[in-house]
Amino acid sequence: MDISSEYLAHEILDVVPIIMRTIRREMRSHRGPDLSVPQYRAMNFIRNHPGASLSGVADHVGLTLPSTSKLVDGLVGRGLVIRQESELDRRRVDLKLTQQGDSILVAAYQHTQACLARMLTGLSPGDREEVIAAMGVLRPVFSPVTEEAAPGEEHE
Amino acid sequence: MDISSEYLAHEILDVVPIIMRTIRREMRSHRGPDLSVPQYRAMNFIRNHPGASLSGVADHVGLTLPSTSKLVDGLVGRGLVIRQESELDRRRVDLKLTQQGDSILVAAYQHTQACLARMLTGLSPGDREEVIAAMGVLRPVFSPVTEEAAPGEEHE
DNA sequence: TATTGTTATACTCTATAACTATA
DNA sequence: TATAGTTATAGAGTATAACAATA
Repeated sequence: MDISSEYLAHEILDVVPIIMRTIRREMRSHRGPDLSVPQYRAMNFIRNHPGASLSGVADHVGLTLPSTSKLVDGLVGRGLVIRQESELDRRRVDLKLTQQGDSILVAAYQHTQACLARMLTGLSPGDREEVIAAMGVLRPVFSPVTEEAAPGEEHE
Repeated sequence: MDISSEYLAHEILDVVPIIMRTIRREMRSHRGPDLSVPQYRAMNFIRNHPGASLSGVADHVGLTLPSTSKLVDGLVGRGLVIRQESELDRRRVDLKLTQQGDSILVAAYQHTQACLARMLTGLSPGDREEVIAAMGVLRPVFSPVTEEAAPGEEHE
């Protein structure tokens, strides 16, 4: 009764997207209607990399520099991000979240966690241990080596 | 040593998006560069609901009817989808994948499954059982009641 | 000369409004 | 009159090209 890697992959491909759909829906419901997905992703990156450059954000969200510049314009205009000239290299801009920007991300995360927790209330102690164990097994398999995890990682 | 629902939710929120990032990246790499995300999602829906109406696709991908009409135009123009007038109600259009459209989705799925399987080769028999068990626990928790699962479900 | 970022312009995507055809 | 879908027009978002400022 060996379990093949192919069957494992099949099960993961079956279940993970289903879970992700709930995560996305709940994140989205608290993102506010006026915040696009790329803007939300940019804010998450800035949250995990305070003082990030515009190029860093552009790389992460996968947009060109001009597009990212305009995207950040919108976030600055709404008071969610601070853009200030770097001290060391005056070509660069340092990006940080405002407290309001941070609050939006934290609230979205907490809302989603609470929603998932409610859905999981029916699980037995044995089921819970199984899930925790599996997450512990899968985390190192899929963790990118270059990046640290953080509360506001990718959800879109 | 009870495991709280909140902690469970936290672990899932930590690991599932990390796995999803790999799934998305691999799916995308075989989607072909000329197929947008909404088009890809529309094709998956049509694959799982052969003969679907335009309205059904629009509901699923979350676009308006006019936008979906144009989106399907592109898929029909590239020979990936067949659009034909319904026999029963001549206002409706029945949508189906062409064999080529189907092949693209199948290839993307198989490529992704193979990639994940390679990443999972290092897991011990015990780890594998743990993961399979956890997927079995989580599937009914997050499965939508109205929809059946299928090979080409959501990946974007 | 190379790098960081912005401005100018064009194109794609999506939405709202108006319309056609069928029920 | 209501419903399924298309066509017309307008507004976001994104890309490429050209530019300004700094290293």
